Amino acid sequence: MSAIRVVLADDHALVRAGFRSLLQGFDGIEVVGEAEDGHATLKLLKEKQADILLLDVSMKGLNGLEVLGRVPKVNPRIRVIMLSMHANEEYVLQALKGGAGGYLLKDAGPGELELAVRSVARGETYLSPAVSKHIVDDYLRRGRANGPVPQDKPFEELTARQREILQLIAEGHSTKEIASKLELSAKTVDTHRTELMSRLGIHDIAGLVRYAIRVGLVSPEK
Amino acid sequence: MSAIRVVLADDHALVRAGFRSLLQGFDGIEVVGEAEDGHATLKLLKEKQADILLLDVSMKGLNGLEVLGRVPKVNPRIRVIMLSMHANEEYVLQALKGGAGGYLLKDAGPGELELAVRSVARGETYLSPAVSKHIVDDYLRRGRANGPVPQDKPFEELTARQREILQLIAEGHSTKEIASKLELSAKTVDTHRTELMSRLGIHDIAGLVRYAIRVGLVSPEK
DNA sequence: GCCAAAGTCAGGTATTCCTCTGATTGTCAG
DNA sequence: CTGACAATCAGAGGAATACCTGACTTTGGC
Repeated sequence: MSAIRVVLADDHALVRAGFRSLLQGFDGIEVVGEAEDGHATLKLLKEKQADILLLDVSMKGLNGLEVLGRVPKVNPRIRVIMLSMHANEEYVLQALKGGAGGYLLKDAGPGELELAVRSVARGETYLSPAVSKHIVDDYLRRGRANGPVPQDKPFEELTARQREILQLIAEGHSTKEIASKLELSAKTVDTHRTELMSRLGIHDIAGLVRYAIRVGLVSPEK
Repeated sequence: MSAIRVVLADDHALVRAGFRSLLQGFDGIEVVGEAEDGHATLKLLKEKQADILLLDVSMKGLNGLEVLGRVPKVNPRIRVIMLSMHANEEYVLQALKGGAGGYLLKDAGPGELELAVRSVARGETYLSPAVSKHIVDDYLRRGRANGPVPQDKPFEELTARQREILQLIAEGHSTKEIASKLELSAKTVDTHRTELMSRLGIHDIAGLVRYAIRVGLVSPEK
């Protein structure tokens, strides 16, 4: 597994040096660049293929939140961890709305930094404990959720007909229903299902449904 | 500063032993008791003056969430960190509603455990990164679409056993497999499936899978 | 101690799923 | 022209499902 490539953005050289020193002590994490203001950060991201951007919210010039908004245009693959002095609720919410993958307080310990970088690199979301409280409060205020919404994955080689039938299966229709809807024999639908199952290596309805949701063919909502 | 006094509650002795070993390696953290089921946990809390309860969500008898609800009556000063195998969205919500101070996945590293205990002891809220993601996703979903979706029949209407079986069904296991996994008769699993289908008003596997994904009981990925 | 709910099991019936082994037609690339 | 593949259909058989009735035990709450 290749190393996690990190870019540091903070306007205090000493702070950057400290982070660099800490990060270099972690296996599989590599600091590939430093920037001291917002414009320099974006410029740096164009040059380096980074995985993670550690971004201070309060920088002169373009501030952290403004930089955050422009990062996807430069490289949508980069995940951003915001760095902040305080668990300021408004900043946290702005950052998360802006697509930040993490929000780390500067008084965090080294272990927390490592955890945050590794988690966010995996696509998870890291929040410092003092920050979580705000989010949780808000979460509870708003009530419950529906399931997580996964993203696109490479599509297997199914024929159009097979995809069509897979979708109907995942929507909960029986073979008979599908046959009548498509004006086919039930046997034909049967054959298509068998064939697509064989191609996907999935041999039960539950697996088909999860697959169909993964690739965006249907949504859990219906 | 006196040590943080921790009580462990998990129905697997080996898991407890592992946690105990880890916790004893941390300065200023002391394990003052272990319990293997819900009732024993509550009894233990009456006897020991603990600060933190590390509580497994899935225990036989009284499960973790039920224990959580009763902890304040025994000792309102205790802060609870829930332990779970999965970032099950529904459980997380229940736990946070129940006043849990943290939600920690069992695949967390030692550093994460230490961080969680210390944070929650300070009155903060700790969430494993994989859990934060759900909460943040939910926050964002709610933030933009304020016409909330058609409500499912409440999750609470299922018994623990029914949820367990629903999860296994949605993961793709057959009745036979579930029966052998849970050491039950196939007929019993059959009955549970029928009953939970009736309660949810869903009468096919595909619908169950989509429902289970909506409420976070399983993920499309596995 | 009573009652309701949960959890356990069984028999039976009907339906649907899943696989297998076939088959015919049409299309499209080599 | 000739495979290769997609799409259509069928018979047959075993597995799994969906639903019904009914019964027993345990547990927790009042």
